[in-house]
Amino acid sequence: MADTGRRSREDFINAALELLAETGSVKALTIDALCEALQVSKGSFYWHFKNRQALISALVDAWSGVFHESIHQRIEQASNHNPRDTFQSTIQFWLSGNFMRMDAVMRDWARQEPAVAEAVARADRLLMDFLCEQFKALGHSDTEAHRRARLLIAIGVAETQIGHLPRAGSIEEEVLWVSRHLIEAD
Amino acid sequence: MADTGRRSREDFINAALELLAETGSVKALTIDALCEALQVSKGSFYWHFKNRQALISALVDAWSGVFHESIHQRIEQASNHNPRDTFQSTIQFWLSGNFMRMDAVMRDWARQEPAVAEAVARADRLLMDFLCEQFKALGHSDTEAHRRARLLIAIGVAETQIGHLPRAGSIEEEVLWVSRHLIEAD
DNA sequence: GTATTTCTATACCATACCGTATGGTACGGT
DNA sequence: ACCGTACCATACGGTATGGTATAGAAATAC
Repeated sequence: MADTGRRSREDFINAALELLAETGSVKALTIDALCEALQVSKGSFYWHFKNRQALISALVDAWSGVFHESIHQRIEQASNHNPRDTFQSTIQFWLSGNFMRMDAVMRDWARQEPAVAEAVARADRLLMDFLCEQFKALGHSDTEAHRRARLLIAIGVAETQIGHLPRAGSIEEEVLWVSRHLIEAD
Repeated sequence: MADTGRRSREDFINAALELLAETGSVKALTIDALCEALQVSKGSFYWHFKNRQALISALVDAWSGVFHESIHQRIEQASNHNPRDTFQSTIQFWLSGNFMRMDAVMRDWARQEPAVAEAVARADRLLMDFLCEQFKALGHSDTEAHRRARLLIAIGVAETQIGHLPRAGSIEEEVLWVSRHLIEAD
């Protein structure tokens, strides 16, 4: 950095992701705003990307990649540890992760852009399958595991929407409360 | 109808709400699109509303009014019946209501318009308090009631976001499953 | 050192949107 | 018959955005 003043395609992608996370709104992700953030003009953007849709695809791929990688890493890790531990850490990850902000943005976006909807659906499916396996490893039946996995995802997803609602105690206590109820077999 | 072709302020509000529910996107709610739907020109709109913000306020008030009224009606009803029944029906209402679609739109919107955010927060608080009371009436402690109320809201809110994820069994079965776990004291 | 490729700036165009100005219409009162 | 009020249509201005064209700078190959 601090040199040529030239930008790579990745620079645009990272800046765009950052912009999304900051503003929390897809609407704010305009070409002009992006170029402004990078201190370049539109000519630069249109050199690296065919059009706005191309940027969108790249962003979705990037987010999708990080998400999938994170889950796979967790799957890897799960095979070497006691289910209860990985589970606890997964809940922690899911309920207080940094993904959450981007998650909300992506879901918003998914309602307008089919490509985004597809990616979000795939990510959800992956996480769902993983959680399902975890619950089964804890001794739950198929349907019970399925329902608890879905419930856990719901809790995480909703947190971005109702974060303003007051909580009884700290978030750590709540995580404990949730995991206690979810892990225990009925 | 079938007469003068004149529209009232309410006509605009209703059409706008319908448009929101249909498209599921605030972005699609443009003055032009609204007038198109009503088969009138912008002159008509700007006769009834000072500007776009005025329409937004009216829409939020309308939605807010329906929501609050619905909750208060439910509170009324709750005092005359056994807690378990009102609770069951409330879960039903909350998890499979028609509010849900508009709920998602409003929450999207809330992220851009402070006025909407305010209204959504108020609505959430009202529902939260109501559910809290219900849980307490079922014999739960304060913190337990609080947490369960928050959890129930989370489930409802998330449903609009992860509706595509497959369910184990029918939604009725899932509602039963949820209410059984939530109602029972530990 | 020159040619080619890679990147950027500048100047545009098209479209979509909010908002205004202004002229017009339906209709009841007088 | 006239006027005033309530309502609507049309045309336009202003702005923000996506997108294009083109000249030129900067790196890189030869």
